[in-house]
Amino acid sequence: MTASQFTRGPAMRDVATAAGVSAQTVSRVLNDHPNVQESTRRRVLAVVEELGYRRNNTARALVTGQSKTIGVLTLATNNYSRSSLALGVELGAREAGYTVNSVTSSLSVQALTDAVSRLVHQGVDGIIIAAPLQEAAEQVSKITARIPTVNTDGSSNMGDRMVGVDQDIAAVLATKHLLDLGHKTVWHVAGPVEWSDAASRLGSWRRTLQEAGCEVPPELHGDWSPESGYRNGLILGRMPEVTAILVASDEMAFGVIRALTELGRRIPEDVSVVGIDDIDLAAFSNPPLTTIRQSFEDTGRRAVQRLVAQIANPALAGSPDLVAPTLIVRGSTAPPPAAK
Amino acid sequence: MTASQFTRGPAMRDVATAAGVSAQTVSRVLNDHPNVQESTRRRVLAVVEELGYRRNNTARALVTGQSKTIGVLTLATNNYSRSSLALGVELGAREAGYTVNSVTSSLSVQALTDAVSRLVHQGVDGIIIAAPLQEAAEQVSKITARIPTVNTDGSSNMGDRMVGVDQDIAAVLATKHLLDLGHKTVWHVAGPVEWSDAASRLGSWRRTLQEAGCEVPPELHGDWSPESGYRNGLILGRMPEVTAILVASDEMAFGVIRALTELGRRIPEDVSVVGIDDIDLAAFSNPPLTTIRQSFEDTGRRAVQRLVAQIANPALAGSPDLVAPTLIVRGSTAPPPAAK
DNA sequence: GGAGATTCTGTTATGGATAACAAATATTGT
DNA sequence: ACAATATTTGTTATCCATAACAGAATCTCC
Repeated sequence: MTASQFTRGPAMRDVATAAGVSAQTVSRVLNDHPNVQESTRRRVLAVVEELGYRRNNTARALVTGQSKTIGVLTLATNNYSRSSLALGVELGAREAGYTVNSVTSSLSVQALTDAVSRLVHQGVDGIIIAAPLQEAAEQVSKITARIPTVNTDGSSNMGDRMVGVDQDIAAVLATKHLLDLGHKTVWHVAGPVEWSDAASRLGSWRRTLQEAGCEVPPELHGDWSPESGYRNGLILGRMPEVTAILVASDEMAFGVIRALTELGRRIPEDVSVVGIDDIDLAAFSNPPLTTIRQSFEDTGRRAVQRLVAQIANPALAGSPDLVAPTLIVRGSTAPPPAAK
Repeated sequence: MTASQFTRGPAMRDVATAAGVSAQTVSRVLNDHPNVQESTRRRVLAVVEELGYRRNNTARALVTGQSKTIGVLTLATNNYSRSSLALGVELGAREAGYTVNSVTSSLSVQALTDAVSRLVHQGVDGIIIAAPLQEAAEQVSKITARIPTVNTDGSSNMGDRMVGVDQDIAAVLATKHLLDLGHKTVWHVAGPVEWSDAASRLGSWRRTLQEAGCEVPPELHGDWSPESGYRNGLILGRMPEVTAILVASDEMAFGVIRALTELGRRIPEDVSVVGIDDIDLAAFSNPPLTTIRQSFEDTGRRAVQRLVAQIANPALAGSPDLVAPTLIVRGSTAPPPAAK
């Protein structure tokens, strides 16, 4: 009944026997130990080739205590940032000789701790958390206390283990761009408050307006989905005074634009819209979306690098590793309509 | 120098000692074996709780030969289908009590075989391949001969291990929709020929036109990216006779529409465009995109189910598991312009 | 009451690789 | 030439949990 139609391949012992050496010698050859005679090395490698032998990583992990695997925790939603970060992590891991174990979770404390727990017991050497921890932070840090961890959402109290994009700058760039175009103020469709990215953007947007002496309108909230952007767009589009909107993600921005369009407001003639993320489709929407570029893929890569460094040297403290985003001006922003 | 600041947690032996029983008894408790006295069970569980003990899955995998892990191979590109499939796989795996190990690859024979190889030696119980194998098929099937495998791209000769969406129907639905609206014929921006999805869509589009007695225009090719759609759109938009286009993916369709718009052709008044996939943003583009809905997430889930069944019973043959897609009519399609 | 079946628990062997130690052979220096 | 060192290879113990087997204790039924 068990899956035993699939026989296991040869073991190191088999290779050893066939090559007329001990298993340990085979191990040495495979691990590039210096003290192996060239002739035996070649003989062993020949047998390895012939038998199609591959080292069993499970056994290896058991004895070395290192699985050469890193775990990634993401939320169970399919958005651009999640998937490109995951891609970056995979590429980075491959470069570093690691394999990726991914789990998804919902946003509850229980689900998050379960997910992290699953990763730890799966034997990963380190964990990348790409989800807002919030109340789960304490519980989770108990579990991750014994294992290197990197965060890409700074909500937790793991400031020194943060890797990401400077969200403050992102929102400042976007807001200033709109103000520079001559808009009196900028409205904001924020992301879910649980996400620290969303929170920083919200804070910076507000601060930028205040510093510029502009009135700070009440912010609206979405959940990163295009639908939520659409709903908020239906509200914003009804208010004639709204001429500039900063949307916390490109995907929501698409929804906002659609809603505004349906309400008869032209982009960018009547209303300017700025997104954040620069998703692949942003350049090809109608109109093309002005946005803030931040490479999630790059973030994923850097997170892996940081993590691997931490695995090699756990004492490594380090400061937050934040990268500056850039403003990409496209067709969705323009000066406000002349008449008032 | 090795990562040993992070001490390993307690082992089963420690729990056993603390509870005054043998390791085997602890194992029995943790595996819900029937023959354990209620009092000892409780005692063991109490100690487990107290010590924060967790079973070491690596050791478990080594002795049982099952890692409760499935491997997923995808190409190293970040598109909607890839990521939502991956999400579906993760959700499905969690439901089935499995963990996911993901690797990405480029499209070369070498890279693909390496990637599969990595998964196998990582000790996964089964593999889901979500990439076109093509010339690598033979090599790969050698590696996967000993391990359950499911394909979501039917390019390989693994017909009986296929799970996916019926791509023939998808293209037929789309093409017929356009013909039904009164278009004389339908142009096609296909995906990369290596992908069997792209190939089936191309074939069905052609056949549908032929059966309807329509002229079959030469097809254009993209690489699934919005950019490639844009490039093809710049070509199609220059030909006045083009009034209907079937684009092999929504993401390319966005690019096509952008190009047509820039060339002054209105959608859908001048040209109708149909995409395939129904990505989240399709409903919120300008105009909203008529498309063929196929749930990748669901495909991922089904792939896992199929795989898990195969792991439990390797003899299981089974026929391709294809699901019918549906047409979603939105604003990007309309009857052809009256005048000629 | 005692042979045989049940229930509970412990002991030993196993999975595949590596670390630590040990032995054999080769090389160097004086 | 012989002790001292370096190189190459082998042996044994270990990582942690489970399977297979075995012993002790309790129960069943005639």
